[in-house]
Amino acid sequence: MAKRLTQQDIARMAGVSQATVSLVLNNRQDAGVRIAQETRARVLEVIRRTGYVANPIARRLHDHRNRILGVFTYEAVFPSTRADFYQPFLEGIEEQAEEIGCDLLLFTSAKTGGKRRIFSDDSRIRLADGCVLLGRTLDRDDLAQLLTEGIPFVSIGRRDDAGGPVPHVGADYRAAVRNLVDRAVALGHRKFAYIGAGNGAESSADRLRGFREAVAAHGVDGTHVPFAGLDQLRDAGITAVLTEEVSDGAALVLAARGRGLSVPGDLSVLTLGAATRPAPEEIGLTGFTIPRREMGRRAVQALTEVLENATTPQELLPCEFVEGSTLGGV
Amino acid sequence: MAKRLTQQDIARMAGVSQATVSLVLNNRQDAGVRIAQETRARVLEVIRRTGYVANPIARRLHDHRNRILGVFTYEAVFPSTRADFYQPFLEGIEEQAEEIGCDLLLFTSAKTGGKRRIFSDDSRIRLADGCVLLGRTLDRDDLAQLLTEGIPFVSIGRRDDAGGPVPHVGADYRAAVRNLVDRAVALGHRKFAYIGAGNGAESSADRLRGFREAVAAHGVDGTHVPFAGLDQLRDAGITAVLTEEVSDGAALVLAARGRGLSVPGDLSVLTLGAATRPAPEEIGLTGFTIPRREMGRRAVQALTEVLENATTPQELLPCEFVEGSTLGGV
DNA sequence: TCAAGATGCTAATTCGAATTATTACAGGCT
DNA sequence: AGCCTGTAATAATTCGAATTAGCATCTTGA
Repeated sequence: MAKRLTQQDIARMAGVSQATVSLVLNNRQDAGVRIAQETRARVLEVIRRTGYVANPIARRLHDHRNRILGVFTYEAVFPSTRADFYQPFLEGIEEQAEEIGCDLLLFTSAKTGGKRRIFSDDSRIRLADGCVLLGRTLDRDDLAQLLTEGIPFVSIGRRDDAGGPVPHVGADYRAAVRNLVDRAVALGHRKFAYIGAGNGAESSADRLRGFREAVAAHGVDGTHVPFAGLDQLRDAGITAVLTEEVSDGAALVLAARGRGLSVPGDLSVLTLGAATRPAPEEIGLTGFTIPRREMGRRAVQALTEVLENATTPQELLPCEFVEGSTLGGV
Repeated sequence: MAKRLTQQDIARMAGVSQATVSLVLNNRQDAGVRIAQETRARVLEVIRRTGYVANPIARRLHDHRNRILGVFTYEAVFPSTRADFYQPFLEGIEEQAEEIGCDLLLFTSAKTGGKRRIFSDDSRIRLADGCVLLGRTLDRDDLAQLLTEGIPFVSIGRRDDAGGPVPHVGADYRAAVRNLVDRAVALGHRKFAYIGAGNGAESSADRLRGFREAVAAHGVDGTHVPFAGLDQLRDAGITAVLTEEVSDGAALVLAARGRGLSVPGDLSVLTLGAATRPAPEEIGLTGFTIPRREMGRRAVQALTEVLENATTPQELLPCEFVEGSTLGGV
């Protein structure tokens, strides 16, 4: 393998010192730094000819900034089983990274005992200027360590504090769920059920919280169950069901129609956008969409702010209501 | 943000030298390196107490490997319109990269006038230890420059020489197409047509070449046309059609059946696996599959060989025959 | 008792780039 | 000549860890 070129090599070729090459490369014009036009041109010509680029490792050892943004996921991002979930986020991330002229470093390597970890014995997280974290849940210890070590990062998805506020760009599930309940109440619904975990990941907790707030505000009846069969719901007199999982909502609609019930005539089904499993499209569930692509874009922008101003941005993007055909009047 | 501890700090605390800390940390026992048990324990205790971990950047500077593999595509990889094409390759790439402990650098920044280029005024291609190139076609000048500059890379897809042999991992389209013709001849077919560009990208040329070799070897009739209507084919007495594009094959089957013809009774349709446009799945075309995922894996392995032994690997992986239901006897 | 050998540790150097302090030199002025 | 002022470039240092050569000190054995 041809040895990688160094500034020393470039310097030799251009007949100058390594320091001069560095100064030309970084286009330094500050007071106290002067390079003759002719010399500058000569060095640039050698750089152009050789295609030299500074070794990011060495560069980063000395100061900061590689124009490399890291993307960390606990799982492989490409496998098609995960494609539906990661894809839109990554689209946004790539788009924005392209815009600000940064390359993306996908951390695929930091494994300990078969599982990906942010911090392993030889974590490369610091190779990047900063890092976007992607995944439904993030290890709290990892988050805490990121904070204490002062590694610039932004989480996609809201995160609770982990020994300090966690910079994030999330979706405003609370408002989105409240909006669904508001609409249903306006249509005459008075007895609601929320089906889903409602805990664990912040995204689940936020949805449930939005649900509870909304039913409380309207003074209507709302229960939460992890799972529920059709009979159970009917027996309880429930007229509107909200399911965390898209596929659960779809299954419910199919089950109801299979029994000769009308949706939304006899039962309204609303879904809360967490499509971790593929679901049939043709049902046209009423609910909301998660602005995944936009979240990816904003996360990169937020990371830029972190890097430039050492801030701790926290932002929730609005979800868009999806009309669908499974919400009706009572 | 608390300043990060260095080995120097640890050394001071333990009352030893920085070198000793490094030796203890790396558990060096080689000949010529001896650390007393007592000293070793003292250093380890300080390390444990402080939670010190070596700065990976500094560590990397020392050996000449960044453990970063580049992935270059002329287009964004994530957008869903391209997902079908890139996805399987990337799966394989990610998988193998994970295996050998390398991170992936996606070049999203190298744009000149809106288009991605490998070499721009400020090419970052050398950020990676080596690079995998992905795309149906690659700019020949870019390839030539990669070769002359001695940048370690592997192309996914066979490539003609570009001022020298181009390292690549491709699919053996020639053999795959020959195999299809062989099977058709065995079933009694004597008049063939090849529909598709048959030039431009190597992948197209290879298919056509395989076709020509096969018909020549069997002494049967084979014509090549970029496009052809059903009538044209029937008039010429053709009984077996090979289409480069999957969607062309599907269209042909539908057209034939629309006219009351039987496929494969009256006409056999074979497709050559280049699915650049989405095609209906339900037809069950006979043809072959391209081992995309495996190509991705092998490309990374090949790149490893390039990096370690400065070789120029060239490899064609076999395509797998797909039985389908559109090939029959005459 | 003293050379030979083992033991335990450290000084110094390296990696590649960025930065600061400093030198070298030309030209203008007294 | 002697002195100052710009200008242009370089030597030297820094970042943090890894490595190697080598310096003390302590044992042995004859």
